[in-house]
Amino acid sequence: MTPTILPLSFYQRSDVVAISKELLGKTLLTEINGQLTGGTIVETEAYAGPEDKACHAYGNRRTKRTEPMFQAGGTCYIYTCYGIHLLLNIVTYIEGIPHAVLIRALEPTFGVEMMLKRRNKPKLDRTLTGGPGALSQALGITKDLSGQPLGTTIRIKDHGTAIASDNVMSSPRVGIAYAEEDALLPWRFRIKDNPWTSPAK
DNA sequence: CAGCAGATTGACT
DNA sequence: GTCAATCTGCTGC
Repeated sequence: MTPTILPLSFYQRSDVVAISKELLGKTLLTEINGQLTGGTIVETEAYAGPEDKACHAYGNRRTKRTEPMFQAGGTCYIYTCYGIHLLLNIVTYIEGIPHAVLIRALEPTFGVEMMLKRRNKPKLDRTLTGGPGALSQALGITKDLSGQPLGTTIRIKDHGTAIASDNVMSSPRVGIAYAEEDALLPWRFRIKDNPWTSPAK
C-alpha cells in the first residue's frame, strides 16, 4: 500500500461534518527535529464556524486567536486550552469561512518510543494519545505550528483504509455546555469499538 | 471506580 | 477579571 498525502481539495469542501468522518482512519504524522511520530486518527469533532455556538469563531467573530481558522482549508489551527493543553485542529473549507475539525484521539503507530518519552510514560496505554491535550503533547506540537499549512511539519496521509459508515459512531460534544442547544449536535465522531477512543456510550 | 478540584496561559468584555 | 473545545491525580466508597 502506497500512502498518499491528502490533497488540499480534500479539506476545502464545504461539508465539515463529512470531512470529520472521512478523516477517521487516516494517518496523522508530525516531523519535529527529524523525529517522525503519529498514528491513525480514531476520534474527531466538527466545528462549523458561523453557525456553531460551540465554535470560537461563532457569528464570524474574527480575532487574533481565531485568525488561523479563517484561512483556507488545509491549515493548522492550534489553540491553548486551560493554559496547559494544546488542541490540534485542521482548518477546512475556504478562506474567510471558519470551519475546523478537532483531532481528539489517535491510535499510536509511528515513533511510539518518542511519544512515550514526550509524555514521560513508561509504557503504551490509552492515555498516551487519548484526548486532544495528551495527543498534542505526544506529537510534540507547539503553538508555533498554528497557522501553518499541512504537508510540512504536520501531514495527514491516506493509507486507503476507508471506515465503513457502520463503524462510525457519533455522539454529542463535551466540554461546551455554554453552547446551549448546539452542544447537543452529534458532531463528535469516533471509530466504533476502537480501544484508543474513549469507551463507547 | 466514580467524582471532584486544581493547574495555568492567552484573549475577550 | 473572567472564561476557555481538558487532563490528571487524589479522594472516598
